[in-house]
Amino acid sequence: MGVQRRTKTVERILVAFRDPKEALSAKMLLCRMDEGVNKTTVYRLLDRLEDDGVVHSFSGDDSIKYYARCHSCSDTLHLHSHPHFQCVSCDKVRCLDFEVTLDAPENLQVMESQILLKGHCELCSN
Amino acid sequence: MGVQRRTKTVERILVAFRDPKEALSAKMLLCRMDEGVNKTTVYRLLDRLEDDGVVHSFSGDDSIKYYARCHSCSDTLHLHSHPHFQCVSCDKVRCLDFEVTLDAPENLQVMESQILLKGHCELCSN
DNA sequence: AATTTAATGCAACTAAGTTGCGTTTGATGT
DNA sequence: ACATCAAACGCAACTTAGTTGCATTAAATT
Ligand SMILES: [Zn+2]
Ligand SMILES: [Zn+2]
Ligand SMILES: [Zn+2]
Ligand SMILES: [Zn+2]
Repeated sequence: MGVQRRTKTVERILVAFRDPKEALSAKMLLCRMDEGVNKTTVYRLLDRLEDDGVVHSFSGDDSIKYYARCHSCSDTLHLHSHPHFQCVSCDKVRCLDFEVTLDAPENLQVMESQILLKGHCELCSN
Repeated sequence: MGVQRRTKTVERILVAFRDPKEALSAKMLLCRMDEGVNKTTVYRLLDRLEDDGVVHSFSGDDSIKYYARCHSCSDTLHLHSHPHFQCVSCDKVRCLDFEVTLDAPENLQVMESQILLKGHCELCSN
């Protein structure tokens, strides 16, 4: 079950996710809120917010779980087939805008696809 | 630097990778070779074999690192833009054959793309 | 204000992967 | 066949992401 109560920590996490494209790991969130938030709470809230369709998650190239805001998801329907980008230089991760459709082999029943691009972001290109 | 000596453990790992499409985690490899191989050795060999272009790696949806054999890679040139598939039912992971080209935004300098499809494999579809 | 239960903090834990170091072993030369 | 040397190995200890159990705190509702 998702978030039931508007606690201070929920508010603070939502503030941390104000950039609609930026993806954050639990550790990044903890750093960003430093004073007095427990890591267990952050992990649990991220789970609940994902249940509610407020954020979605994916695994980065570093095998760390990243979260970003959802835009057209609810607790009943999740739909985010957009790719993500991870900068190898500044380590920033974010959602990309374009949708991707892949034609997988017919014998596979594909439920979800995760696409992660790695490279240098516009700020780190030079 | 890569593998320099044809040790027994190297041979055994290569045997474990005999299926050209199957992807394995370090743990899976350890289970498959059970008697008397140390996990540190497996992790180190996988690193070295990847350096040599013998295997490539990617992060599964479970945030575990998977390895599979390379087909047209050397220690100087690595090229594998093919997608991978992870079965949510039997947990098998493997390389898919088709290549994917994505048109990423121009301001991003993309170096690599990882595409992971999740779903039911042909054996688990019913 | 009293009650109820979601949410929190803490400590202890699991699991993937890494590091340092002393020992073993494969390759090379004599 | 033997000596030598570094690659490869095993082990223990460590790091880090994420989880779990439980007692305490604090929203929401009456
Ligand atoms: Zn960058
Ligand atoms: Zn996204
Ligand atoms: Zn399957
Ligand atoms: Zn592959």
